[in-house]
Amino acid sequence: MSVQEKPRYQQLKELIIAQISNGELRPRDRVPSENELVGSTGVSRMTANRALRELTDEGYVERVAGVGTFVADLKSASHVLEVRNIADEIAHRGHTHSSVVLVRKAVRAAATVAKALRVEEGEKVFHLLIVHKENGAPIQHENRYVLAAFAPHCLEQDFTAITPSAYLSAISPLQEAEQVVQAVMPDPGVRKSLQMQENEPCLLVQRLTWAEGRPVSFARLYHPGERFELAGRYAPTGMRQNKRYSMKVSQ
Amino acid sequence: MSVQEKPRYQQLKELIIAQISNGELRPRDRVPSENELVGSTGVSRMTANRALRELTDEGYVERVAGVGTFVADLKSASHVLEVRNIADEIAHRGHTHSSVVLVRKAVRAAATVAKALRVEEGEKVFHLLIVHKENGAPIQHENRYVLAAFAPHCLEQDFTAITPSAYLSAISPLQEAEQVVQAVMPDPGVRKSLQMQENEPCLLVQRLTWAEGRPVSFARLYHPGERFELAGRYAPTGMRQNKRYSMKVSQ
DNA sequence: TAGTGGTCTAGACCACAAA
DNA sequence: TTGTGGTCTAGACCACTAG
Repeated sequence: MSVQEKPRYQQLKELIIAQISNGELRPRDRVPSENELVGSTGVSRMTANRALRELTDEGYVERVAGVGTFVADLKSASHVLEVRNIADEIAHRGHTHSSVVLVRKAVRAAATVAKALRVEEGEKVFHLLIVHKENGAPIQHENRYVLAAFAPHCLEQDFTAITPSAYLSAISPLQEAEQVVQAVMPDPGVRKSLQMQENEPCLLVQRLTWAEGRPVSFARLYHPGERFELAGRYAPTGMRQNKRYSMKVSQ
Repeated sequence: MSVQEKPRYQQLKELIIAQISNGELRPRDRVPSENELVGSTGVSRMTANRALRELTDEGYVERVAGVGTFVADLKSASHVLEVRNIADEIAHRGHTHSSVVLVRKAVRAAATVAKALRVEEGEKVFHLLIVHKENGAPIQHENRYVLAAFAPHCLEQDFTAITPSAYLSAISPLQEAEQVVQAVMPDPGVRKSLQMQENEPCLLVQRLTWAEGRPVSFARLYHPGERFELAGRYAPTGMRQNKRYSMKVSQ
């Protein structure tokens, strides 16, 4: 391999991606087998295997042992959004994050919270109510419940220094989450704390966070419709990791 | 390898993931090198390499040639949403998709459209205005502009049979997209076509679709706040592909 | 210089599917 | 039976980093 040349498996991948892209290879078409690639390109089988395996991981092709490799049905475009930790997002924009902790106390889970967290009513939970600000302007109203059994030291944290989301990640790194995004009208309390106009809608993110196989936290995150938007960029996971995400504030 | 045993590289991956998960390995900790894994587990170096390389792809570790492998900084939880083709989503729920095409004509790009598509004002574009229904109830108001040069036969399509999104994917399989989600109040026209109440907000998805390296379509997708939500589940790309996504309609 | 990751090879054995 | 993908090995060469 001469100087500065791309790896062979990468060249193979790009060759096949190009053929898919320009229509030479259509969905469900057969892609050359590993042995055929060995014969036609002179690479070893392990190298051909790596190229095809990575194309599989990236969704370009599908492989069936004993049968062959085929161009994947290009699933009708699906577009991705990523919701990140609010403080990170603000920092990433070079702005200043600050927050006001309105509520931080232990309570017994009411019916709705217990149902969301899938515990018995009356289970001990911590209730947090925090308003996050970007350069002083309120941008997120966080209403969160945390399973006390999961984060016993939760109330001792300084949530103006670390967001609950970051704190929970620190406790248990490998989390899962379910979330729902909706457009809603805020109730008066939310509207007031976000300094919103009458008749201005909220972008509401409801998130259930899982750790160690069970729900550990439920949060309702309200964002002012006028000042907040959720943005994402999606590319079909090409040769490079070419996904970028961002959350933006208009103005 | 006896019957039904997992591949060695997979066992290695799960071993290391477990150590990260339970705190034995903390972010920035050094992970055993390939040669150390060869010595301690008896696998070949290629097998150790595959395990560590896949852990890198999945974001668990970071590798620096000449230095070593280290547990990745677990980025404060980022949660993913995927927006799919509306017709697919409805079909996936077992419901019936139908649509009404209100506008389907060629126009000259006005200033805002030209700017979004990054073409000159006056460029020929196709304007589509379609209301999508789920079991007869309006669920999406699609206001789309398509670059005529990209999809010359666009106006000949029957968009009650194939959505514009699916049609564009069919023309050019490898697309990219940028999109922004907001909560907004609909203007009277949108409110009427979605049969919404006064004072009900919309979830607005604005999407710019790229193909062949340039923007080819710009769409504003309005959804009624009361009947529509965007849902997603995120798991840290574990051993299996364990991402699932869905879009749901409340009620 | 010794250790690291990045790549590549030329074999090998296996389970599986199709003819 | 032949070909497929799935895995694994035991070497190898390279560029890079650190002591």
